[in-house]
Amino acid sequence: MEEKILKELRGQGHRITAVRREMVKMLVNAKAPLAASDILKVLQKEKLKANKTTVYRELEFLVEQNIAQEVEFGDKKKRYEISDKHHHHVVCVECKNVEDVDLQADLDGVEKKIAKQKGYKIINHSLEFFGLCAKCLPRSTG
Amino acid sequence: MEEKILKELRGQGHRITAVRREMVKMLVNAKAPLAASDILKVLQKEKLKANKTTVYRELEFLVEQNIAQEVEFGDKKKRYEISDKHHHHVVCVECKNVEDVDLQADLDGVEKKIAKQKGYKIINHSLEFFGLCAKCLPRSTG
DNA sequence: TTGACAAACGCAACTGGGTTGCGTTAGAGT
DNA sequence: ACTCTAACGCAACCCAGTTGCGTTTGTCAA
Repeated sequence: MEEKILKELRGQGHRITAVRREMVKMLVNAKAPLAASDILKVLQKEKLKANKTTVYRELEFLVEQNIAQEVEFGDKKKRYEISDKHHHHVVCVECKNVEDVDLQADLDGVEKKIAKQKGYKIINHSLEFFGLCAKCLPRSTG
Repeated sequence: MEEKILKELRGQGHRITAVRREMVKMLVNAKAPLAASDILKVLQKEKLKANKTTVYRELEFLVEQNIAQEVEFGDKKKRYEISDKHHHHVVCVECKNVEDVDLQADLDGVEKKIAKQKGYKIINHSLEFFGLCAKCLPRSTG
């Protein structure tokens, strides 16, 4: 997956730099969407010590190339994940654990309904669920 | 609506100040969710010239009191609306116009499904649609 | 009506995510 | 190896939101 992405980028005339390679790798292997700050922290450790400007610009680039996509968890930092298939998330408000759920089938009808009722052409949407995971639920009040 | 809210707050021992009254009024009458900056701007004009700290603190208070609720449109500023009934939004990416849609019925089943599949207790969710409204659609490329 | 208490306020300084301008470095084709 | 420019690093900046602390002002009870 990682090599395929890099190869395709190179085929389109883009350069494969150390930071780019590492960021694509991180995103491919991430089990939850990553914020710029997460990426920066790891890059520091990997002794790549990339500049934050570079990280933001690379994320912008990867979104333009449709390799990554933004996800909002409502905590004022944008997160990014590989955009192989659109899906949704369940976030535990306690431990911040994130799991994927695919509800596209459930939403197709909804989008059509809106298009018809409101005359909108829907381009995309954001759908995230917040709750308590099986581990945190027993520990919480209520 | 506005008076009912203020009365209830006073009943609970909270004070009715000029800023509070004005902000509740704005939220009640708003046709789309308001950002702190929107509120600040209007308050200045109303010669109340409230401080931004006050506005942020009042919004926090209103959310705690379950009078207002946060909405995220993914543009890095939080927006607020009266929380009389939970609903969802369609945002035009061109003119930023916002319309309400109520899809709670469509989501009830989905939340149950997640609870069962993942063991999560869902507390809330965010669902916003982005697209082109009937006015902007003809003007846009495609 | 006035005095007292604390909720609410204002100000200034700060935080943190994200951006901009500009000069420098280093992939990759020739 | 040479060159061109994509990608980079740095510093300064922007803006939404926060914090600490001293001041004001609703509200209630004397």
